[in-house]
Amino acid sequence: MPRTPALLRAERASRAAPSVKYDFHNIETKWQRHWEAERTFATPRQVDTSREKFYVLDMFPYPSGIGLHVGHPLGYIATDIIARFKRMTGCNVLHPMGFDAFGLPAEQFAVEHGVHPRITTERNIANMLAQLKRLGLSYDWDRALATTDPGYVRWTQWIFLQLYNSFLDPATDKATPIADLIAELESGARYISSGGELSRASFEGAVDWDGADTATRNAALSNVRLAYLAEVDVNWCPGLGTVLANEEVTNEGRSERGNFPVYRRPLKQWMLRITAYADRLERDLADVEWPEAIKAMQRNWIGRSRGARVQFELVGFSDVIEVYTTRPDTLFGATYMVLAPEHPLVDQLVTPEQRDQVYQYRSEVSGRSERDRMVDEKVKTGVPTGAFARNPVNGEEIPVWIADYVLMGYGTGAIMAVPAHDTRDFDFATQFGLPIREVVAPHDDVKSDEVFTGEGTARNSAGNVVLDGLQTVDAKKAVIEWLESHSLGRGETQYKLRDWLFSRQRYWGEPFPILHGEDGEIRALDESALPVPLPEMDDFSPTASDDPDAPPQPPLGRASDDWKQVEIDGRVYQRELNTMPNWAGSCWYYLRFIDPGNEAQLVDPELEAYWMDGGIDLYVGGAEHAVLHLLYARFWHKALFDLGHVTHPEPFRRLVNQGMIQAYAYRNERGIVVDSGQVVDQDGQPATEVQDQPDRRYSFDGERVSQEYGKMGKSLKNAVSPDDICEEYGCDTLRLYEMYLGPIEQSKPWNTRDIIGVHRFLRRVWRNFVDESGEILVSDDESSESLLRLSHKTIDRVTNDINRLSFNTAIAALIEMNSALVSEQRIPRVVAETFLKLLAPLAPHIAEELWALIGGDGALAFKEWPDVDASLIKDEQIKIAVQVNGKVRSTITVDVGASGEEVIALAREEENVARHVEGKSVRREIYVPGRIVNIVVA
RNA sequence: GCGAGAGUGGCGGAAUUGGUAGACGCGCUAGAUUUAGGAUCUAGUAGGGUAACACCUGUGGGGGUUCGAGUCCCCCCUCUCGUACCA
Repeated sequence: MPRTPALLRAERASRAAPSVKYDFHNIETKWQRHWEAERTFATPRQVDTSREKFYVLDMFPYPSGIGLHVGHPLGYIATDIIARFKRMTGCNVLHPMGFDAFGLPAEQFAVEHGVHPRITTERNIANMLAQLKRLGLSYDWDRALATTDPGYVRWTQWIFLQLYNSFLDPATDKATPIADLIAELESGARYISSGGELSRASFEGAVDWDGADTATRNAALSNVRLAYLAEVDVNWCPGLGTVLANEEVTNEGRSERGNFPVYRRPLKQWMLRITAYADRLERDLADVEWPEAIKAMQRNWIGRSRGARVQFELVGFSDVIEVYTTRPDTLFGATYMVLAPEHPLVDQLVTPEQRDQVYQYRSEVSGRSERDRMVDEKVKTGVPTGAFARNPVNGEEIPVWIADYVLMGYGTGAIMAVPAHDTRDFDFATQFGLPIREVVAPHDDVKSDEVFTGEGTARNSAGNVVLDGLQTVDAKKAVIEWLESHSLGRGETQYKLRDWLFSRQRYWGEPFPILHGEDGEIRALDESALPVPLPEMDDFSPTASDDPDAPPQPPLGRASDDWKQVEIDGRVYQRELNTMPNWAGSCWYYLRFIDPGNEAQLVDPELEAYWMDGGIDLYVGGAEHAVLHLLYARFWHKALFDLGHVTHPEPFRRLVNQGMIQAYAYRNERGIVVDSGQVVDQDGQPATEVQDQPDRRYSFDGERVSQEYGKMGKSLKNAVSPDDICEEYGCDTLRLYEMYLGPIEQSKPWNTRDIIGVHRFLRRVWRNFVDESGEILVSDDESSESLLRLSHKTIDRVTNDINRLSFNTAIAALIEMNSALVSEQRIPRVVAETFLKLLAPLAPHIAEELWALIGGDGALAFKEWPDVDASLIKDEQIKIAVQVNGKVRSTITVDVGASGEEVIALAREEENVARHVEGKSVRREIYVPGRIVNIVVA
């Protein structure tokens, strides 16, 4: 009796307990030690550049003391699979990892425990390194770096100096050394206007360089430097004792970290002129393969809008009010104006009768937090100033109000209000009984109750310029032209993006390479003075308080004079006491990975040109950095590009955001989150084992708890440690499980219970290759045609799947192939080798071990990825729908390669069709060359 | 409001360009093995219907294009994320 697959399987299962089983612990430690000892995945500094490169990068982690949970490695596993796959396809792969090690938590921990942040940081890095290594990730650890390394800080400071010593030349739209500008100014070729804007053409209001004193010159240069010190309204967070960037403040007006209140306050701080790059940062988004959501967030944040500046003459004053509008075509519909309450003109133009009311309103508004203002958008507040302005297009006198719906921080802090075509103005006008005048008619005649804010045909435009009948686009052009020719305004592009506040009152950050002279002189250090080290101190704590008016006190102010004071050429300077934000280090780490040991240069230009050609090929990380790291890094990269230090204008060609791992969490009756690991159901089963059963009751320490669902992490106490999973199932299982969960970009639930599925797969793989007695079940016989066909179909599927990062389907393909192998007594060598190669990127340890056991040649990690034999994977038969007079009569199955005549002959045999086909001419028409084609009987 | 994405079994999810919907896994049901539990193996598992087939209905809802729609087009509903008085 022949042994059927089922019988064979039953036979195997019934034998005694296997003596040689899948011992993942030993296998995994063995190979991880081997890779480490052999430095298997180290990419040499010089590689054969005739080969294709692949730079695959993870967003490097902050080394926190808590350690990783299973959500963290999701992206790391994905990039590791790609890295391993690309090595096997013959690419030079750069796959580095490092640590973003400056920042608040290390400092806070240091303050609480009195340990130097350097020590806690090093400890945390060591812990995290061990956790990462346990996952069998094929990083080139030789290139590992921490942003806190003095050798790294040096180049972060160096880049800051590049920014400080550059300006954006409006003629070329490129960062250019400021020395070039100075040289040109000295030769009288150019001027800097008093407004700080640089122009070759317009000398209006210019400061004459020759006639200016040093302070004026420096101030003028400061107005164009990409890094500059300025007194601006900043986000001051007394609770943290530091200022924060706009991107670090929530829309509730609190700090992203710690949730302390943040106040707007004028302070003198270091700024980076990211606004100079607003246009390019937006435009170049078109050239990168990023998720649409992230691009949209960046576009939104940059907030480019096209419009016009318009001047309104104040009645009875010599001053003008300047407004910004995106709808200059509605100028005739402006029936009043609104200034932001804190607008500087308010004091001058307010009439004596209105003064009390205006000042009272002002103090009310400034006392109100941002949040209160957003309670109900429809309710608008404001008061008239008593002043009037003149509409430039028709000379009409319209009242000037102040209201808090106009923000000082955008545009000019003043608007012309067109209630007929702007919902906010409409709400305001309705509330205060101000006139509404329609000046744009919709294209269609549909009348709606809503304000018409769309584009249409201009009307009611009697005045100094006539727009009636023009479409919105043309009307805008006409108005701008008229305004410009009468010097009453000009077309302008506005951005929501503000310059980047770049200093922090912290200890654990990069010191600025900047000195302050007694007379207010700012002196940038020479490159040779880098790195500027952090001073040794005992007390690194920030000065926090509840008082919004408390002055910022950088911890470095308490450093000894040895550090604080620097003497150069007999003059004593004070060091800059602020430090850089932790974003600084992450802005360029991907460049340093290319050449981490270089002491002479940021990165070797030739190596940079090779590895950064077209940008980083794959960058994987969380979406939370959309308008922080990802925007800052692009800005630095563009500046470095302009200055010739990098060869491609965008750092990250392809970006993928991994989803979050979610899990159930439990809260007791007092609303306190309890540790999910300790929660049991009514039968005493651990909650982690019985999820998806909504009718269960859960308890913690005898107390009833309610179930909820959310992001895995510390705050919900539902973290699962990868160490535990590796211990119980092995890291190959963990890797497969995390990838098997679903698409990488999607958020998905963690269910410890489901892990067994992929673990069973690996055990079956093992048993297919290794007999219970330890015998290797691979034969040198030729493979059967069907097995060969299956293995090539699997190659095809897995290759495509990995290429499009669809790891879950790749695993499914391997599971299917493995199930087919069960029925083989011995797997033909050619099939066995193919299978292990396909498995290698996903579950590298078991694949490598089996490769060695079957006597495979060399290291599997660098074996050539198998090619598909296309002739083996074609369909053998296709279905054909036979259509008669436009209706499908039947479907027939024919062999691939059958001739048209054969197909028609077959069709004739089909009863349904035959009588229609008899005696008629038959036309063969193939609609879709897929698995089903049609023949049409005319 | 605006912007982006998503709705498929009890659950996670498959289905390159329109071509046998539900791959693969979990769970569940039955059986084998086992002192028992666990583990392992076998079969089944969208819903309705049937002794079993046949058959019918099915990818949030409603229309449309097509020989053929989860996939393409139009309208609507729901959910998630981001953003918010940006003139």
